[in-house]
Amino acid sequence: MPKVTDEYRASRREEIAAAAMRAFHRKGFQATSMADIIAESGLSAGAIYGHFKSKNEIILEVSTKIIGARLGEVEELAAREPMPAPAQLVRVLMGGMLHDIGRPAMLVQVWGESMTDPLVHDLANRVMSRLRSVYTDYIVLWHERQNGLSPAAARALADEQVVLFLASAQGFIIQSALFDDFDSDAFLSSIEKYLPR
Amino acid sequence: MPKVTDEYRASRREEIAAAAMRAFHRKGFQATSMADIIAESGLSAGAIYGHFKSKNEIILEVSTKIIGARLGEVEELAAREPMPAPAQLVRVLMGGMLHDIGRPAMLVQVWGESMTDPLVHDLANRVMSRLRSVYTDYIVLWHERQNGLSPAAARALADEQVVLFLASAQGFIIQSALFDDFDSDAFLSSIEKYLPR
DNA sequence: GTCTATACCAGGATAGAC
DNA sequence: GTCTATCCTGGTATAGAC
Repeated sequence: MPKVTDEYRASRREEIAAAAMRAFHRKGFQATSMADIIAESGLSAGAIYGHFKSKNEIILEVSTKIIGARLGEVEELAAREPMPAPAQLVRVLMGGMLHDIGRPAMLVQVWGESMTDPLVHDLANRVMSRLRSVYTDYIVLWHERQNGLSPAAARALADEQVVLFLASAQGFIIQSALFDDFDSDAFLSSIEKYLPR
Repeated sequence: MPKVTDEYRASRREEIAAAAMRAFHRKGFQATSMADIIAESGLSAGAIYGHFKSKNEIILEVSTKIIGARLGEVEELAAREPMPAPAQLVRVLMGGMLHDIGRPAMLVQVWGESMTDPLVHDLANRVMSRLRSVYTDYIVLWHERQNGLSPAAARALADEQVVLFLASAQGFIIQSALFDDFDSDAFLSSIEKYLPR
């Protein structure tokens, strides 16, 4: 008996999350009000709050989906032969974000919110830590395969370098958000030219 | 007759801005409410709104002061002999922000806010553009002096590289905000090790 | 110019009927 | 489970007396 109900609940959550994602796509996380999500979903406030405890819980659900997609992409690239250089991952990550949430710049809102909201901070921290971990593994693999380093040496180098690659992705996002004349291609080719190989 | 009054007004504005800076130092720009600024200044709402049109105008005033200090520092370094490598500027910039506003991470709030508030966007855009311009000039000088490049070649290189240095500063800020275990020294030495010279 | 008191708004969340 | 209507909070800005 709980079976049908559980499935129903799950699909309802899914439906709401999808509507929220569309709304976020348009206006960003913070600027999207519950009213927007309600309108987009075609449901009512009561219905939504029956499935999600708060707006933050919706953001959490959607974010988890999005970051999951990114991590999958990175793993897919690690399996490719030859594997793209670590600097190339920035391009892939940004492309994926672009596809999922319109403008990667919208992440800046989440980061900003994480300054004051402990729950959002926790989410952002976990997401970024996970990305760092996956990215580090990728760099390790790269140095082993491409530069013939020992696992230990590769790991040490990767730990040191990963912050730079993360900073590049973060810089891309900030600059695309702030500079009206941001040149995405120029940025990416500069990254690929100057970051370690 | 307007003379005394103008001076009075200016010093009042100054006083309010200083109080606001102290409040911002504690809680960040967004999380600081007008009530906080009012309490910190020891004045009243009416008094403050007699000198500033809005909270955003206060933020603008304070931000302008802070960025002005940073730009001054960069120019000071450009005059030094021998001049520090461009990557070192990241350290200086972050140190200065730390001194002025406590945690550089607070800037993330401004960037986040700039996504939805056109006025803040405009401010952030101008500030970051100005920083980019000063930073570019610094790199040009560096390449001319240190690497013996022609002005034209130095300029071309600087335009290409400046986004990386900016990204490093931005990455520093984001990562210090998001990672509970952020290692400031490790980050800075990685920057100085791998970014172009 | 400055104060107190308050209007006013946005937005998240809930109550209670169905 | 879902709807409508509404409450409530936090926060900016203003009105009007002094």
